[in-house]
Amino acid sequence: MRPVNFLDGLNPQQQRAVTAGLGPVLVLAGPGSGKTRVLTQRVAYLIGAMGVRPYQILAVTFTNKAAREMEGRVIGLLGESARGVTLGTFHAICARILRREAEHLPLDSNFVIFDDDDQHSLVRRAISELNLDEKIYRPQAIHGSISNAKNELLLPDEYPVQTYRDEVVKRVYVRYQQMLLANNAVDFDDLLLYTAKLLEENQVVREKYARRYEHVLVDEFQDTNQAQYSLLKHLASFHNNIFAVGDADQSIYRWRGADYRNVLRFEQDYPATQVVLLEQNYRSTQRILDIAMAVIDRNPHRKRKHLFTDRGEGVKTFLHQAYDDRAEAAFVVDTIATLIGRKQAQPGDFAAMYRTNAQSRLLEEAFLHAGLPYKLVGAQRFYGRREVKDVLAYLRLVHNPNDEFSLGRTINTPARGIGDKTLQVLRTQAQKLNLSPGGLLLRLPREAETHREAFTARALSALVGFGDKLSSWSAQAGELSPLHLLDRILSDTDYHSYIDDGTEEGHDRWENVMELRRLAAEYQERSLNEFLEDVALVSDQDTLEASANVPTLLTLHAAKGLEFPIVFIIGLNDGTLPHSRSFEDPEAMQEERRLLYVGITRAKDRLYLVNAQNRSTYGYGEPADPSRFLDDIPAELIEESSPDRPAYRSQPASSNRTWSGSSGATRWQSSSQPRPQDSAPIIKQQFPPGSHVEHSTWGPGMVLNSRLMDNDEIVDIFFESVGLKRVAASLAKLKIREK
DNA sequence: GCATCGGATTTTTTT
DNA sequence: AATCCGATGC
Repeated sequence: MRPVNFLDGLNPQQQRAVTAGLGPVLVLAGPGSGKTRVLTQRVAYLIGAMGVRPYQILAVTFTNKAAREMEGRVIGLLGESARGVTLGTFHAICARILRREAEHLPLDSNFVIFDDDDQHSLVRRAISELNLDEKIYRPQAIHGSISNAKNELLLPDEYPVQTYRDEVVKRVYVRYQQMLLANNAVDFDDLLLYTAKLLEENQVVREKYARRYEHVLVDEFQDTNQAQYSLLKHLASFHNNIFAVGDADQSIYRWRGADYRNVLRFEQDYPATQVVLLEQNYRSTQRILDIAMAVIDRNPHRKRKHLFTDRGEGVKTFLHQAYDDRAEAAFVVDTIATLIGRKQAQPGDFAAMYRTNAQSRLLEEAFLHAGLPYKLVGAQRFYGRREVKDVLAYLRLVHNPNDEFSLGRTINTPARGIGDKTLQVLRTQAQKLNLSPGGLLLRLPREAETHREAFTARALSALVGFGDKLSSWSAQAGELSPLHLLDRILSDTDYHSYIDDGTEEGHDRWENVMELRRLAAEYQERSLNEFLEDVALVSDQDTLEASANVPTLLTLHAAKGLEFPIVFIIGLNDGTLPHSRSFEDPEAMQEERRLLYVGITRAKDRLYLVNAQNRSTYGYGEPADPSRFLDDIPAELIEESSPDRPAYRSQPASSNRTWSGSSGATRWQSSSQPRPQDSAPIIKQQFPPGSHVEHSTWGPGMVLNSRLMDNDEIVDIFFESVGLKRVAASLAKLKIREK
């Protein structure tokens, strides 16, 4: 092992953290304080200076990408001999443990991890099986309750019942869990739940891992939930060397059970904890830090931190109020183009952040309109696309024929004459024979005669046809690489002609399939199992390649842990940020504030805070208030950019423009064309508040409110028949009813 | 069994 | 605006 100075370039606090002795260590790390660096150096220090074997180190990161980076850096410092650290997200690490320990579980080691959609449809099926009304018991909400229970390590029979709803949730939970097991499947929460329970209840297994992992390190500790916290405790229970890094102010996953109070609990549970505070910031200018502190200091019950930097004052933060959300997006794109045009920045320097995924659409349109490239993190994620899910479902089905959901997804995609009815019969038949539907399907080709009675001739031949294909794939799955299996499936199903229907969308879809194919190609040497697992556990950030020099669009949540020279935070309106769903709940409001804090502290040099005077929620635009958080920012830190007079409308795309040679970018800076509503309205109000109207389907009603917008009249009417409705006068056939 | 249409409903954040 | 669901017709 080559000699390395593990403390190179570290400040005293960082050094203390890296070289902390045995026992529990808690590093409270402000944003940009070099915590990733500390974590990496700590691992290197343990191996290189303390002689710990890599195999005996466990490091939990928030994303797979962070894990890969850490491994790369440690190996960069110490060379190949440093390989072998157990590195990954909680979910990935748990999946590995569970596969190894499957004998102690009600699962086969080749269990599948159900994604969001699978989980959702499973819950829906459980609800419908229990004859409950989906309208009243929303699958999403029920699933949320189940998920919370799992994060608190509550099994179905331990689910506390206080209300009738709890009773319902419990019944669904029981059924849901049965169904998962029947499919040899787990959901995301199960990975944590099963592992935590296993370590808790099985002393032999617990000691095996606890002895092995001499050192346990965790990043983003403030975002651990109960299950994760308990996991850590068990894993560190033998050596007690637990090294946790976190920042309570950056806790933004409360809604999925994360509890920043785990930071406080840590000090209680481990009284001997050495605490290290990292306050010096190496990322942002002082003015940006001052804004961040002004925002976060309003949260009660927190340890005040004083963030400082030697990067200098920097420029003031820009506050821009756009006319509406379209103009907001246009402002972002225009500003980016201008700065690039002036050679003050490169395209890859920019990020635009927002509260909800839906907000990305207008931004995308603005970029598209300008003909400029961008990259989007998350949203309709790659793995969420229909075509990608189809192909993965085929692979999953081959891997695990008991997976009913993959069967359901693939059996008639592309259409091969197997509808709901036939599938239903297949299910009942399978149940009679004590088989899974997939299991029966595999036998069907050989045993067709036996099942003549159950199916119609047409259905049977369709099923036999598919069963044939499936068993031939299964037979070859062992020999073929994931890539070749995928190719076989694509050609056997003629998937290309099914998905690529000649439209542009079809073409894009096929491109996505090809992208998946490229990913599979990286698994030549590895098993189908590994491919499927990695795919199931990728996070949004994992898919973010650093290479492309283009602006990044992402949610504030996805921005955690990242940094950009120039950051736009858009949608700074009450109702959006803070989100209206949080208004009622003070804890949730504090989290909204932390979310903004995370966003602000991503910026290195320049920060733009943007909001809109009007914002469209469902269909129509509505006036919106500026975010209350803006009130907390001292005026001297802000430079208000000119109010949004020109109606930003990016020029039509000048075809295939890219960021390279961006000198021309300023050309398409907004040429202002006043919007209709800037000049005199073209239409007149016809239905003033108080007027009585008649609607063709809803009958009589009274106008409560009416305003002119986008060349239309938007009217809120209270109907005797259906109550309050909002209609556009141009669409609804409204008549004034004389009194 | 499947495609199409219209209406209702939707939006918080994610491994 | 976009998706999802159920009803309808072929």
